[in-house]
Amino acid sequence: MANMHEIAKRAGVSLGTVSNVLNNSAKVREPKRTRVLEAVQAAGYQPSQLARGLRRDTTNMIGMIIPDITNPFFPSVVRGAEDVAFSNGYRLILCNTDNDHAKETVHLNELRTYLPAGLIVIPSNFSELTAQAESYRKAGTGVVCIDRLPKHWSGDSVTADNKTGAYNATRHLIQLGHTQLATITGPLHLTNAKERLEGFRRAMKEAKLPLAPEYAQETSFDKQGGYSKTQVLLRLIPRPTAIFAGNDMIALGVLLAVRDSGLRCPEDVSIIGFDDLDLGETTNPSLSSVSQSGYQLGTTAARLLLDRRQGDDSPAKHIVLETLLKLRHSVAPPSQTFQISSSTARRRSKGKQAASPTFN
Amino acid sequence: MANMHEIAKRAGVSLGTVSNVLNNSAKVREPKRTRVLEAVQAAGYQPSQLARGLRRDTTNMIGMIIPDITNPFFPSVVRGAEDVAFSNGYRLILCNTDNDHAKETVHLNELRTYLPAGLIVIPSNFSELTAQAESYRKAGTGVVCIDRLPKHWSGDSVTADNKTGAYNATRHLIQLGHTQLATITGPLHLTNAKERLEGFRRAMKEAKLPLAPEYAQETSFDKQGGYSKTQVLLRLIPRPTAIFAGNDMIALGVLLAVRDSGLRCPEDVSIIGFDDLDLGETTNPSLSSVSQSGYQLGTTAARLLLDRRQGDDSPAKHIVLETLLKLRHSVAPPSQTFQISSSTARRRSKGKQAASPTFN
DNA sequence: CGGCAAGTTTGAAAGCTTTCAAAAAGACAG
DNA sequence: CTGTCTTTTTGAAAGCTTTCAAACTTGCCG
Repeated sequence: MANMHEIAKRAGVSLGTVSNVLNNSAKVREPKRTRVLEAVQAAGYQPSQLARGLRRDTTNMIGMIIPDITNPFFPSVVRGAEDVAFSNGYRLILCNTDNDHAKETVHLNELRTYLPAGLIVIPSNFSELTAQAESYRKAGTGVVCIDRLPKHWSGDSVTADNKTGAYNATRHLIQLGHTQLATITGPLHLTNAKERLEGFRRAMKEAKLPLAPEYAQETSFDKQGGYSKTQVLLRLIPRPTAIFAGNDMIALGVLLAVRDSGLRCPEDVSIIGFDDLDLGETTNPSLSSVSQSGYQLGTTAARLLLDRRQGDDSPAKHIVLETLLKLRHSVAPPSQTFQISSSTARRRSKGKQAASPTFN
Repeated sequence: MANMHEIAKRAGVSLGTVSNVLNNSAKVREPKRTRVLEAVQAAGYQPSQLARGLRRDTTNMIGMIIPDITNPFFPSVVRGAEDVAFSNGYRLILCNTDNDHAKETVHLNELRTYLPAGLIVIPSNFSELTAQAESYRKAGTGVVCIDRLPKHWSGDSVTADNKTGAYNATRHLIQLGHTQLATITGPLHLTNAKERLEGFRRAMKEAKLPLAPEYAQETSFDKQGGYSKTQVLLRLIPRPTAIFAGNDMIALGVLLAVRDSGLRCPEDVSIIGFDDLDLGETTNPSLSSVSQSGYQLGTTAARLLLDRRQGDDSPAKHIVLETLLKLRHSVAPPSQTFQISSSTARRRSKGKQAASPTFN
């Protein structure tokens, strides 16, 4: 590839002039200006981002660290970030951590040596981001934390309003007449899982409904977790008539477990998830869910990063995005007791993991 | 951040020696060797990838260009590529093209200036990759094309065995007794869509089943396309009893349209998709599909790229990955004519878009 | 037309690494 | 202990850009 020297020679100007034209860093008078532009055109020249980054002490790359692009919630987050980044001339380096903080650390250490414009991070389990980010901060590189926060995080962040979302979902179930509610949360060391549980709790408390500890089960944010914890919940007496799941993957597991137990959703068990993934629309019944926009999470974080880069040095921002309760077919008022009993009895014989309901 | 000079000073050696230790590029005798390593440890030094890339004329970055990470087939491809890349010390720059070849060109031009180790590309619609890749080839940078190929591509590629996959799916439907088959293909300028149609055709031909042109509809690879083309198909006389969809997103649209027409899947219409996305498992009925491993597509491409980098300069490779027909609940033998008629008649009244079936 | 201020242009230096020719050190034989 | 050969070590140069002090032009006024 051609380099700047060549352009300078072709246009009959100095190196500095070429740079000035390319970056608008100083006025260049007319005859030369176009000569440079023409030479650039003719040679199909594009400046080396490496050399530029080295000299400027920063590149146009944004490091994006996420647990796993394969988890259906994250692609839209990444896409949101990429869209804003791209349209401002920035590019994304994608790093998966698998929620492993060791892997996260490797990425954090190496990314630094690319002199990135900034970092957008969904912290791993037990992330040490707070400590690591220190050296980025010192170098003037922005780090925005999204979706959930590591311990003691005090920098910029963008998260969903998990608490209110969970509160609204729970309240809706209560308003429908449910009194036997249960929840299956994600790992409670994750702030988003914890906040959702808090929202659930608040709604229960406000309605003066008791919440025995075994009605709040903790598991990983996936289908298997949802499935096995639902089996536990369905064996409880009294059996819950509504389950609020920590996210849609869990909710999916709940749905499958309910079905496999010979119960029906929503007649026997109402379900609400969180995230509003596409796959929730096509299940049967379709999943109600607390909708949060992953895309917006991504765009907001990227925008925040770029603002910082333009010199915004106001104190740390904590942006909280609204959620929206999306009602589909997985919720209904609780059935009358005898209705439940007859329907379960009829279908229970087929289920492989029949619950042991008692009716009192 | 510390730089090499500092390490050299701390260890009391020269710049070259530090470099030699760090890269094992020459033997360094014992006292100095450990002194360098200790200094590196102490300073937490990590070499600047920018400077290194500039000097070496190549970086450890792999450009990954895909249409849209938000499309549920692609995340696993990306993940596969990232896993192989990461474990070999490479990183991924992710670029979405939205199938727009102009955007693709922007990425291709800019990525070059990062001196990437290679490129993995799922070409956009009407991609000009073949021409663009020329300059990469000249610079000795590998470019691997996956999933589908641009016009006149002669470089390395990894694709699924679309033809055989489609052939097997179609044959299965035929063996079940279906004689009224239809297909909804993706955009036929895409090689994968075209190959799938060819496989479908071959199975039809072998079974001596006629295929009127209106029974092969072309659309985009998405739910909407599948939905609207299904509406067209269901109005045909005779109405198809089985539809082979160009991918699972289309198949999902087919399923919805069938349902909305007051018909049942699989009793009235059998459906097979392609890709075997997760969301196909949770629909009702669950979707049968030709399974291809996006993850493997990604890992294979990355591995190929790394092999090239190690000096493998054998002629262009065209790796074709096997597919597997995954049967779920969306396929069944065709019902008897009168059975169809009674069931449709019963349910049709509820559908908003009733088909006009005739029975002959 | 000379002088001066303001506006342009220049080119060396810097940013951090790798590479490689040359110098230094070490090993060994005589 | 010297000379020769081999192995290590050194440090300047190169890779490509941006930056900035200095040199040069231009325009204007008297």
